[in-house]
Amino acid sequence: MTDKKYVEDLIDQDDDFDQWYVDVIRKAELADDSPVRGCKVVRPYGWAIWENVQKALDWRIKEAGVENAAFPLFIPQSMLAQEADHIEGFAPEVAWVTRGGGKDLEEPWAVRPTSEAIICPMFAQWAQSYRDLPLMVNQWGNVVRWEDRPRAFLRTLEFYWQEGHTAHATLEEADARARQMLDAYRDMVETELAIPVVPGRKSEAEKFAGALHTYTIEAMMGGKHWALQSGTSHNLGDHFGKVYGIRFLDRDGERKFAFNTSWGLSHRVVGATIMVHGDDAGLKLPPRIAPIQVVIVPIWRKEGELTTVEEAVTRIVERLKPVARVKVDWRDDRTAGYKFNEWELKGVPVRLEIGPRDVAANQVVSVRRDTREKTPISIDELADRIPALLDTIQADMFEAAKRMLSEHTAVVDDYDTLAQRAADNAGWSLAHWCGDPACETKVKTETKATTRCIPFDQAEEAGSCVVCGGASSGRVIFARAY
RNA sequence: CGGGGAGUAGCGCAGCCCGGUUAGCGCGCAGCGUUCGGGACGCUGAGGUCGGAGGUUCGAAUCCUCUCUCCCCGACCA
Repeated sequence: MTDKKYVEDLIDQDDDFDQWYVDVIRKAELADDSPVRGCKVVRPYGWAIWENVQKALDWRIKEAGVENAAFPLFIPQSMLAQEADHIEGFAPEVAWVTRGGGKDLEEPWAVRPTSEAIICPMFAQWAQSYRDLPLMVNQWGNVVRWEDRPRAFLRTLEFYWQEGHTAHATLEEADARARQMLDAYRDMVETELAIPVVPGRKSEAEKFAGALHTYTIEAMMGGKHWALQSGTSHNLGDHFGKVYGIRFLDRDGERKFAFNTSWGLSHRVVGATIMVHGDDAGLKLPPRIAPIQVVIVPIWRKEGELTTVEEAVTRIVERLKPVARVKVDWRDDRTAGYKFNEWELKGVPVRLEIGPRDVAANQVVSVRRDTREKTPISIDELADRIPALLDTIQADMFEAAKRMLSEHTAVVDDYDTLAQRAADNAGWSLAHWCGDPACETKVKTETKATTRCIPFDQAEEAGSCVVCGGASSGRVIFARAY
């Protein structure tokens, strides 16, 4: 290694974490700027990560009894406008189509910012009796929200997500469903992305426009230790049932309005994965969602060596293909060292180096991306050792992320400390809050930290609000957020 | 939408203040040769509407006006 600067080099995370994020996305070929302001192109390598997330979440959604479906991209203005809080909350972010077929539309169509307004009217048609409930559908798609400050994956005008929608006979059932789906998100994000999250409830100020309650999983990013809302699930009460006329005849003979939920998780979790695990060398992908889990770098000098190595690599690939996503880097116009750096930048969890010396010893040298630990592995044992190694890396990455979360979360009992922690990017603060939106606003205005959630998992504890000193029965997370 | 920074070859930049002939450099890219276990080297070569539009001028990457995009901060955002 020289101290020469190459274009592939990244700025160090500690020097400028936001710039590191921008650089690593471009250099690892996850996404690129597009000619459309605020919209990014997701490149194949980035999309492959999202596809793995989709697979991992899709089966969990189906397991929960929800079926996939597809609803229109457009929503007529009058339909969108029916739920007052909902439209008020989304109004500034909605993109409108006013022309089509060569003429002005009689009524503008919104490009969906979310699909309650098109799905609920369909639910109204499908629900007649309590026997028709619950109605549970999910759609994978894109939505548009006119954001003014785009960041790749985290906030773009158009983004990719899934949105699930359900209708229930009782509020209790709806609430349980909202909580159940949030837990599916928690499980997916923790298990597949190796990102620990804190599940909880949003404050009134932070909840979804039109929701009774919003539940969220909050994850801590690396670098500045800001929070990222990584999935939300809403108990919509009967607000949408009432305005969209989702009525059913209950078993007691009464005609009632249905209770709804909606829940979404977007490709911003790809951004979370980048920020939680990445380091100065680039991405560090959790094996379970890494598009390439094992990259094999053959090493040879002369023709004869190439033949020998080739033969061994063929055997290795045969053994690994059934148990891992493998790629062999046969490029002969790159040195081995170059390839090492490039695949580390791209975050491939395991690299196998194999040269003539290894072939002679019937082994490969395996190198972990997360620790750079090098271990020789007998070719005969690869089919057993590699899956085990991937599991170990996945587990270790999760543990490392949990450590970061706990090391940068502090119980805080006074306002000055809270403000100082926010100013220092020290991490999350668990503090008492009386529940008054005015206190929440004061913190936000003065420190830029917002309430991220009221964690489900906490002991009852009497205390006094860090802002006004008023009575509080539990703590909330205050943190700066992306 | 407000404040700041930046757009010159695929990437990173110099040139601009003080206009002047063929617009440079490093990396990358193509060909050939030597190399190859942590970002190799030599030779030859290709590659540019200087973000875009308009203006000033004999002459504009350079000066003026407008505009687009990206990055950061703020406001706003479930």
